[in-house]
Amino acid sequence: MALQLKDSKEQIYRTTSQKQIILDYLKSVKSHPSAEKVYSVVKKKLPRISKATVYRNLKDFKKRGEAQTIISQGKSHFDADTSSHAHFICLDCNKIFDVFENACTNCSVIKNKKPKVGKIENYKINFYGHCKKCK
Amino acid sequence: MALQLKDSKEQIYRTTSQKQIILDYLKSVKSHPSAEKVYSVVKKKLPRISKATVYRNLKDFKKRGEAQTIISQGKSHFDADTSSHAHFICLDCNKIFDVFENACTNCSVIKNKKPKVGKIENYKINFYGHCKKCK
DNA sequence: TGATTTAATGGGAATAATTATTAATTAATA
DNA sequence: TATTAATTAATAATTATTCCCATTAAATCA
Repeated sequence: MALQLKDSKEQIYRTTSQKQIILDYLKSVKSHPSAEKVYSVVKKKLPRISKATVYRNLKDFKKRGEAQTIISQGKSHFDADTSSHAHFICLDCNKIFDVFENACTNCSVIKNKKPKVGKIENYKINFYGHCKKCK
Repeated sequence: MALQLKDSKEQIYRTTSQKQIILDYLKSVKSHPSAEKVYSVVKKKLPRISKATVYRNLKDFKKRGEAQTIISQGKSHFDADTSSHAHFICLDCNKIFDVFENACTNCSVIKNKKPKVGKIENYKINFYGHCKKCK
């Protein structure tokens, strides 16, 4: 007998050590690492892991709502903290910081989620400036 | 006699037809075109223009504050309207719309420009959702 | 537990956006 | 108009990311 219906559209989600180690690492840091950085760190625990596996899983985590991305320096950076918060990107050192202070949650557009052009599902706020260390 | 001091750090900014036609096009639309789109349109007026020239100038416009970018679909999209406004990106058709309605300008973080992590120079707000046409 | 099914991986090639290089061109100005 | 350096065209190089596919290994059940 089939393990699952042949005509089922949804795939079974399998847990693998690769997935778990990638996600564990992401959850353990607040540095917003790039895919390349995740790869180099995870490679220490799983020396045979493929770069494609890292990219594929990071993308999947995002789709599943287990991570979000911040684009900086021409590449994606990942954040496993999906709670509502903004990001601050330093124009000098390029580090990415979390901003939990009232990130516009009281603004009418965000509250209503319906600007003239459509209906908001989610949003991103990025601040650019000089971090404490750099200035 | 030298046209400018040899030890001067700053370059002279020269007006070229390429620059003007690219910027004129950008200012004439509110569609937030990608570099590739700008290239294909400008190419009609300047058939011999190089893709590198388009990319170089778009980048320069941004640096000089004559344009801003919105990253979507893995590439940069350009907007010559540098007034304070947010963007709405449709998750279905991927079109980018301007949102001029109260884009969080009253939020304390943005007003004070000083979250805990540093000093804000500028910021970007992107909304993601479904536009009028798509839903 | 072993067999079966198929999702996930590894490794490398492919793709796409952007940047670098450099010889030739041209805008600004004396 | 001649000079000088900024800009361009053309193309090669780079970089981040995705695709491809043979192999591996979760999940399930007999």
